[in-house]
Amino acid sequence: MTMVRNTRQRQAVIQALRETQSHPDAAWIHGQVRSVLPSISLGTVYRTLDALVRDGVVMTIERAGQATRFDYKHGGHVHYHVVCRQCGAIHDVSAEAVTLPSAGLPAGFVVQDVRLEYHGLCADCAQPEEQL
Amino acid sequence: MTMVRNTRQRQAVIQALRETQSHPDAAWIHGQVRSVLPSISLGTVYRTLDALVRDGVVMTIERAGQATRFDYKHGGHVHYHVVCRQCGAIHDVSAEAVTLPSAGLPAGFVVQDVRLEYHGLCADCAQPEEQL
DNA sequence: ATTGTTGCAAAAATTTTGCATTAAG
DNA sequence: CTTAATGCAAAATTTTTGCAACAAT
Repeated sequence: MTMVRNTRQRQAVIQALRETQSHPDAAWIHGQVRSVLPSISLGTVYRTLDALVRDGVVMTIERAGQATRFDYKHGGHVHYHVVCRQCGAIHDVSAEAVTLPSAGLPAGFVVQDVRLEYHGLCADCAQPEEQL
Repeated sequence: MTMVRNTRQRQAVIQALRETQSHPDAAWIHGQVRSVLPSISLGTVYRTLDALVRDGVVMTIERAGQATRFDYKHGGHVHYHVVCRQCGAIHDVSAEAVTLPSAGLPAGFVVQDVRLEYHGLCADCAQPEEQL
């Protein structure tokens, strides 16, 4: 019987995620946690984050060539993401009004996570090219 | 005035994408295109795919640590993706019934691409652990 | 002619992994 | 005690880039 151990590393990673409003990447989390556990390794941060994602308490925003961003599901609140392709800024969008189709999925597929992402340019990055 | 040149490399990459029903990665596309243009480099495939994504004619499914998968928008048909976390299989889901919220986005954000992804386990990978 | 593209190869970056050691339960 | 989890460092992968040569317009 496999049991998850409540290590200090795990606690610290979870706390770091809980404390931030941003959507940090593994390196940022590592930096934060280091102030509490100076010897924690980046590998452990990655392994812990993987576990949290599998447990469904953390969401990810994944972009090729960019570090994965992690997002703690505060209170299990369902929400989606707005991602700026230029600067990488990520904003949350509450999911109140969204009704996603549950039909049309392949037979037998077990949904573990639904992601709705709007990719584009944030207000700052979209501003018309000032006269160059 | 920047103009896109219709190179043979670009044509070949587009054709490879059009011909497949799968959601190939850059390496697969490179392999395909090589049968027509033996000397095309993987770098060029990546650059071409980037351009096609920017042009909005190709969608991507991006996963950390996994090669990005590319999907040609045949006839501009809007659809979403079902992704198996285990085996990486990707299925399309038509978007007919979906009504996505256009409100709630940050002011001034310019949406270029909307992604709806269902992540989980496909029927094969989800089958209950046979008695081990 | 111009200059956007290519091929090559090296580099950058992110994420994963093997293994001996540590520590949670 | 047991064995899941850690730290370290190396490895594996994917993606990006600099630059001289090439080719589309």
